[in-house]
Amino acid sequence: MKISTKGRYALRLMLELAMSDASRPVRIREIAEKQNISDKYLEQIISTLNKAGFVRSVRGPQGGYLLTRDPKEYLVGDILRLTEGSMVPVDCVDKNIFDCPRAEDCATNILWCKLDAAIRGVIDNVTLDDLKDWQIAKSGDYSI
Amino acid sequence: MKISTKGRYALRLMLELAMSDASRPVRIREIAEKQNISDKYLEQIISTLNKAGFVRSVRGPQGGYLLTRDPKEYLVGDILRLTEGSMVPVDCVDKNIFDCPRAEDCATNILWCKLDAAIRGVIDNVTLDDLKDWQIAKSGDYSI
DNA sequence: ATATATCATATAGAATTAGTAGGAAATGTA
DNA sequence: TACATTTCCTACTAATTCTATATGATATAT
Repeated sequence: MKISTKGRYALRLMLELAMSDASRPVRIREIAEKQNISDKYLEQIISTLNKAGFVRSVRGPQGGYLLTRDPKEYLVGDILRLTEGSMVPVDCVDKNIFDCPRAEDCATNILWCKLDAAIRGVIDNVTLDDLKDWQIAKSGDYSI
Repeated sequence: MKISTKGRYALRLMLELAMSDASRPVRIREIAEKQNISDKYLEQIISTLNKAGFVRSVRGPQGGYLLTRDPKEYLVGDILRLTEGSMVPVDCVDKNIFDCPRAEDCATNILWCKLDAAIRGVIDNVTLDDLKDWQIAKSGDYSI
């Protein structure tokens, strides 16, 4: 049960955007170098974020990507669900209960629902702005 | 981020054992039929549980498998960690912080630690006996 | 015009998942 | 002892997912 590189890179990508000057587009290659990630791979990932309206792109020289909302308005859970596809630990949690022939009579289903709730309790209560705060605290903001 | 069949089947397998008469070994084929799982695949899964001492086997006719402890003494988390390999959402949570060159300066690491704690909060606070209780409640124990 | 970006799509190697398959070894019972 | 039953062990495999790489088209600021 692992988060794939798509979700992890997407968060680091969005965090980079949140940390940069919001008035100037950031090039994907710049982020890729900073984060030591393949830029072509990052392109694919940000394409998903772009199509979903999480970022907007500016083409051509001095182009790049920009957040479309305030960092406070992004739930980490939304970014992860978009890039990972889903964040439920077991499909039967998501699906209609009638999809699983055992659902009505399956005790493990209760466990999976509890686990799902716990996961959502974290990822849907942390925003991109929280990540930004943590990042600032970690890098050490000694500027006063 | 999904739990694989190994972990899911292992729980259903252990639950079957917990639900049966503890004095009589249960054949793997019986469980496989009841749960509609390939018996050859279940064999592999229970082999892991056997080697770890979670169950004990009796060979030959009237043989099968038995729990080695009281259902209260099994954490769901232990069964999942054994069969899934690990239950941390991202490797850097598990590893020594020095293994990840970015760990010291990585805000997402804080998120993964929170997520890990939330997951453990569920799976390490539910026992096989809890699953059994839920199962009894679901199947409807009208015996009084 | 040209250089610089994003945008779109195709390809591919590696790893993981979810089993199958075949038989060896142990053991209770007739 | 012979036999049927059950676990035990190991190898193999098809399908899918993961993690990219590669190539070129398209838009745009200068």
